[in-house]
Amino acid sequence: MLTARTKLILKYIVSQYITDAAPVSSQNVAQNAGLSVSSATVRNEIAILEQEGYVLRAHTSAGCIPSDKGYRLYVDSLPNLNLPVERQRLLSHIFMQVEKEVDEWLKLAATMLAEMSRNVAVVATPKQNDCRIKYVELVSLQDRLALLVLILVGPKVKQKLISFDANVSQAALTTAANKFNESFGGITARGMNPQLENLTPIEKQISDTIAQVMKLEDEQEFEAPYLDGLHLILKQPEFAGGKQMKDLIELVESRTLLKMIRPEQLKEHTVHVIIGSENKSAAIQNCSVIISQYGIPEATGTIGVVGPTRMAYSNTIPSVHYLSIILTELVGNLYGKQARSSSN
Amino acid sequence: MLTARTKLILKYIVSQYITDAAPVSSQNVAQNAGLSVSSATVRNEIAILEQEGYVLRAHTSAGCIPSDKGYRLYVDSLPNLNLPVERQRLLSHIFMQVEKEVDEWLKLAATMLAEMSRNVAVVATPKQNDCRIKYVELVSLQDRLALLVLILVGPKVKQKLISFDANVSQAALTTAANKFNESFGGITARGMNPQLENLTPIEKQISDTIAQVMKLEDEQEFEAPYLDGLHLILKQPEFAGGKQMKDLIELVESRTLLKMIRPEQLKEHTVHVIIGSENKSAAIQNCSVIISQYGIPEATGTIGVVGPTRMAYSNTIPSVHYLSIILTELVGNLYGKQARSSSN
DNA sequence: CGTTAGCAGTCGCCCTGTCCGACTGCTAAT
DNA sequence: ATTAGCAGTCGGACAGGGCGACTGCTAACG
Repeated sequence: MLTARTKLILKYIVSQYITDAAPVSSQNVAQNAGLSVSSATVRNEIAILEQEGYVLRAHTSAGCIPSDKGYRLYVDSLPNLNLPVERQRLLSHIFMQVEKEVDEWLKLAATMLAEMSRNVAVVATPKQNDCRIKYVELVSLQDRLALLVLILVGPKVKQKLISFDANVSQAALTTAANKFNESFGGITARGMNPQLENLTPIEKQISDTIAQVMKLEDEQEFEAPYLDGLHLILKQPEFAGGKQMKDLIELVESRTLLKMIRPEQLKEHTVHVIIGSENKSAAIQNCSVIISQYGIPEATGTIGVVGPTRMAYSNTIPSVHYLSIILTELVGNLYGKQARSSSN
Repeated sequence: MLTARTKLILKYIVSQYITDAAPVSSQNVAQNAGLSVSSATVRNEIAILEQEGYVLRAHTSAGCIPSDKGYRLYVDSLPNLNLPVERQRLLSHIFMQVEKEVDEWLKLAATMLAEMSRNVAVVATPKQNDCRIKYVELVSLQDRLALLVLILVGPKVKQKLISFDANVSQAALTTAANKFNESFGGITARGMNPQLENLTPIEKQISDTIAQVMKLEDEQEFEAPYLDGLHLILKQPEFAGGKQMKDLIELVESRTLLKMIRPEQLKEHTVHVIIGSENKSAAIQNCSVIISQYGIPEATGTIGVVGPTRMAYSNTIPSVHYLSIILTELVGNLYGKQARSSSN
């Protein structure tokens, strides 16, 4: 076990390395860490830290840099910080002013989070467990072409073109839509099948399409998440060499970023920090991820930050946390009564 | 004016530089360009090319690289190439198989184009001049919260939440929607105002929201375009140094890419090539853009490729062209019009 | 026993000089 | 007009040396 002073030195080293991105020397610690000892004493302590694997040295005569294990201790010993109140007010205010639209909220959250953390922010759409139909609308576009608009509980709107083999009038489409709306209200994909009786071939084709859209919606694990701040992270010195940058961008573009960074299970409404080699994906093993769930049990999304292990944890963790609270509130309001009345 | 042989040498230099990304020496030209002369003769010719500004030299004793002017002559002298027929068939086939959904087509087009050109592909949504209402739908979510679904001619579906000051029943919403559908069919944003008579305050609020959505839709010049291939372009040696990469990514993330690369006017259904310094935006002055319009007069979109000036023009131009034809056809079908087949 | 000062040793960085290879520019011959 | 040949130029790779920063160690100190 480390002594209190040793831990203090480690914490200073981590915070110093976070701001400077340069190896920390014993002199630096002795002079600025606030403990009145000489650099020689600090060196003795650092020797222990190195032995225990909390810090690394690039070579014999260089300052030390924190290891993942060092970051971990640093993060775990961080007090439970909150965003400054005026910051919170400002954020809430901005969210009030934006258009009332889920996508707008998420995009805004990504932009704000990227701006605050100076790193890549990722915000994934709230995902329902089993999507339920709220309303079906059918609009004729041409003789044999119609637009299906599916309003799901949430609310989420899906659209799809349907082309028929024969002419189908708007009247017929309206009739079909009414029929569906009578029997399909609040129904899930699985619940649809038993309802399909006495359908005309046209209606059969439509209901098949509806089922298909819903199946797709249920199956897809993630929609393309909102992403912002690539330009910020590229300014970090660790991405100066092309390799790391390319790895990250490839990951981002492959649209599997979220799958790669999300831990097996996120406990509700706590902020998780995954440091360097704790990551599953090799491409971001020198990155850290700060991530949290938001939303309500019926519809939960994910919000997080990806950046170099040398990131400003003490600022970023509260930012992620507070934004997850805001989004939870906004999404909760959407479901509001709806969620309660249909959940039993 | 350049002699035929000088032009031949220039073309060889350009094509060679495109494949190798390395300065081309006079020996290289003498041996491989297919004209049986010595390197000394070639040097004389290259001296002319350099004097006229078609090629540049990094320093006295180095091979030469094409200037923007050289690329321009090369591109202009390219024969009107078409994609190989089997390639065309393959592409068309893939587009037939994908989901019938405009967004899916565009995303697919971006991915295919990025893959074929090994560069960044950009596909912008077809933009209507003045959007027209096709159908209005209002769904109650909670006592005071409703979802407005606006189906525009095109078809495009817009959604927006409306929160009222008092309870509003689904029945009242349905009545309002019916009212709007009777008078608003095919109407533009400007055409709405005269129709607004005898409205309840609730209906007034709804119609205001509709007008607002349509105004926004008309005003926004570009939606976020589909983009793919960043990971490909980053493999190009010209982006090895961080600076250029950062510039490009910043441009991409700022969502002004399209505005920056699109020339003042695109003639319908011709492929435009903008080389290096011909670009408006300084951030891509060492990039070339190959871009074309697609769609029909009522709804035109943009499809293009951004890459280093040293890009494979002879492959990429036909790719952009053929994809623009496919998209034109698909969009045309949606509007129920015969797509104008482009003449080439 | 913890702490400290001092000194030797190590290593990266930067600057310099040198050599080598690649290519051009020029000139004189064909 | 074309060519061969030669001198000149430039960048890249490499090695050596000085410099600065920092550590590791040891012996002395309270």
